[in-house]
Amino acid sequence: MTCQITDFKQEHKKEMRAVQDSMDVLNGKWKIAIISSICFYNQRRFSEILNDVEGISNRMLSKELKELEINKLITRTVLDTQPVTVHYQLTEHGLTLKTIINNLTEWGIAHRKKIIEG
Amino acid sequence: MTCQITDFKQEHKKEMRAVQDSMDVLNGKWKIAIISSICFYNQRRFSEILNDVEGISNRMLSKELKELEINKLITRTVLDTQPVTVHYQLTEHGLTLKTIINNLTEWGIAHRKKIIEG
DNA sequence: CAGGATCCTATACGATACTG
DNA sequence: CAGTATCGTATAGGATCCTG
Repeated sequence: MTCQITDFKQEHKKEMRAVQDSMDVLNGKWKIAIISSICFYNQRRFSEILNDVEGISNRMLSKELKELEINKLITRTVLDTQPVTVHYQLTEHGLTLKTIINNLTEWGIAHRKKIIEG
Repeated sequence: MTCQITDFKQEHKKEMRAVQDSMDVLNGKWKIAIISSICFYNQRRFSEILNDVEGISNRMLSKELKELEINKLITRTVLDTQPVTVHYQLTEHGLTLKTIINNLTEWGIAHRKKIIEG
């Protein structure tokens, strides 16, 4: 025998946890922007991302990229050039964020309008 | 005369800015979770949100709610009860985040699986 | 109940300089 | 080029107590 109201609450608890799980991975000032940069260009180099993401320092970029790699959202490929070149790409799993990125892009534009127009 | 490559870059710059705009509004450890709480229940009281969002302090909840109100994502309604009751709801504009919330919920579940399974 | 005030700490982040 | 190391600051956030 199940309780409707209890099920309802349990469901929301699950949802709340899921949302927090997402945000734990995407936290910080730069994660989404970095992913976006790689996502928009499919493949991107360290210095290119550094340019795409306005205001980020190399220190932070380095740190965030590591975390994203640990979370299996991106891959890091060192090319045997002189000097070294490094490519970052989204993994298959990272690519599943594409929808969210696109939504955030659209929403950002809409929000800017909303705030400016008042 | 327009340059294809320049247009391409400009377009990405715009997208990058839009994404950052979104994240500026949704930054911090709790914003999305708070919005989710209100979103899932349509309408929610201070203490209820405090319970929904695991780990948040009343200080932060208060602060974040204010920012969300300033950004016109939620409305605050004081009910004339004893003691005072306050309802928070998403504005029409805030409701446009519903898609993103849902995506983040689904993604959070998928990500947890991915990380646990390895 | 819905917060505000105060105090405190951790850490996120920036700036700069350095290296293979 | 793609980072690492070091240092310093700001602020995000927690804990606790207080109030209309």
